[in-house]
Amino acid sequence: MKVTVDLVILTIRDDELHVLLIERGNEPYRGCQALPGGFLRPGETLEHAARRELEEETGLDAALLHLEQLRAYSEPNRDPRGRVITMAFLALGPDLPIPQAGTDAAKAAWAPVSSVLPEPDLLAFDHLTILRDALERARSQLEYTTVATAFCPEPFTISDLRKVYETVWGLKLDPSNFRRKVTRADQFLEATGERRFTEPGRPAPLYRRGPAQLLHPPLLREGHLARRHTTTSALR
Amino acid sequence: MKVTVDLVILTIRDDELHVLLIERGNEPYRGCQALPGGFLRPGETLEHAARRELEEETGLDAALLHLEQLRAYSEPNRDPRGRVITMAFLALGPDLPIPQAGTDAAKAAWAPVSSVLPEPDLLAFDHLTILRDALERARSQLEYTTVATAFCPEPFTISDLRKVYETVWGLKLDPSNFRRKVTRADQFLEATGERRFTEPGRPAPLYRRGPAQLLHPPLLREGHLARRHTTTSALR
DNA sequence: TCAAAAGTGTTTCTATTACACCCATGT
DNA sequence: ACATGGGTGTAATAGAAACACTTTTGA
Repeated sequence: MKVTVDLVILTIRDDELHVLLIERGNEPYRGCQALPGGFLRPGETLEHAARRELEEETGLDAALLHLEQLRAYSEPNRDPRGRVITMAFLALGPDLPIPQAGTDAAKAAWAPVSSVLPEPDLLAFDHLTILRDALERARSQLEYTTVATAFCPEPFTISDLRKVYETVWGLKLDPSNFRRKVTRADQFLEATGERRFTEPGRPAPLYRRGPAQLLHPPLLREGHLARRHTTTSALR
Repeated sequence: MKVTVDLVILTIRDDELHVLLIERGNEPYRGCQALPGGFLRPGETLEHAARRELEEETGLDAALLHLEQLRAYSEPNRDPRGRVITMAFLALGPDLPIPQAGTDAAKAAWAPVSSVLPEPDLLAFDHLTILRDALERARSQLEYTTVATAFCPEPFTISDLRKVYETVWGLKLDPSNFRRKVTRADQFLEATGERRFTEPGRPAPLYRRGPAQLLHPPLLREGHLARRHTTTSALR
């Protein structure tokens, strides 16, 4: 039984969600776009393999990214080479430049999620399914956990953080209400005492991530829809 | 690389959370208690293996249980036989009798979770860790999804459902507020029109599971409100 | 008639939303 | 001065919590 790890690495560039894709150099799906990943090696955990592949294939420093298990995909025919099950990981990080040196990393690049999702045959294997599942996970993680800060290089402003939520959820949030919620949430943010001076406008205080992992109370999306007792289409 | 599935099968008996354990007949950990599980076979998905092992080892009908991936455990030394990674599943179901016939199912039995958790060496492998993770998952799943109904044989009353929440969360909930929340949640419950007549007390309407998978709004635990001791009429 | 369980009403409190308005800065 | 983004105040609304009270049944 062969086991691989695959990574959905998300970041935000130019106020748009991007996923890191590589161009496959080998069969099957040679020349096709795919999620970075590779085979699990004898002595390592899945998490270790995920970090190793991340660094090997993209040149990014895995320590800077939030990494968590997404789920396993085990359809018997998902890989034409034979039986391969894969553990998919979700990785979130700031907009880091992709080192273009090295053989493995040569073809790694950020792609806007909005340009990938509508293309049913762009991605190799079942990677489109994995990407969709990862996006849904990321969206709901933002509600209940503090992972949104993983998208922001430190230090960051509350506006930076708000743009993360707006980009991942695809909606606009009220700046003043957003500010109140995240500053009230316990241990979510730590003020650095510094401020960021941008050209026009009042300078914004800078923050670091706080130690909290869970958001209390949660930051629920849905707000801008008239939530009457409508039979909203079942997501399933 | 060997791959197994392990199942944390939870149910509620006598207002207490129970987990299904088997007694291992083979080395390693012979005679020890363990989660049901087994090796993934060539042509099947992880989900299929989980359902198959569930039926083989416990004799339960997998169709009656809610089943979902929990996470993978891949520490290189977690199994003394060599490299084995396991996909843990969380299964929730009503209090079903365990068929005691058959060789595999011979040693399967429900164990109260409260008697398993304090015993660091009762369970084989890393199964105690898996159980703890599964409990935390189950507790948070109750907040945001409709899986609580998986514990109730249909049809069930709102009191039945409330006891599920009380048991899994380990706290008392106000019956009237609970009732309002679950009946207001869209597509959570469907009235059957029937009622259940118990000896004393007003008959309770019976419900089926509705089609909703997600709870809107969520049913948050955290108000650790101990309810008052007696019913109101007892004081007069 | 009483105990027990179901169900309703109501008050209090807190979170969310929408939006008006003030603050601090660069040009 | 004024445009621009940061930040506070507040009224309307919705939900959560606590609990008194009413309803419906079996014994």
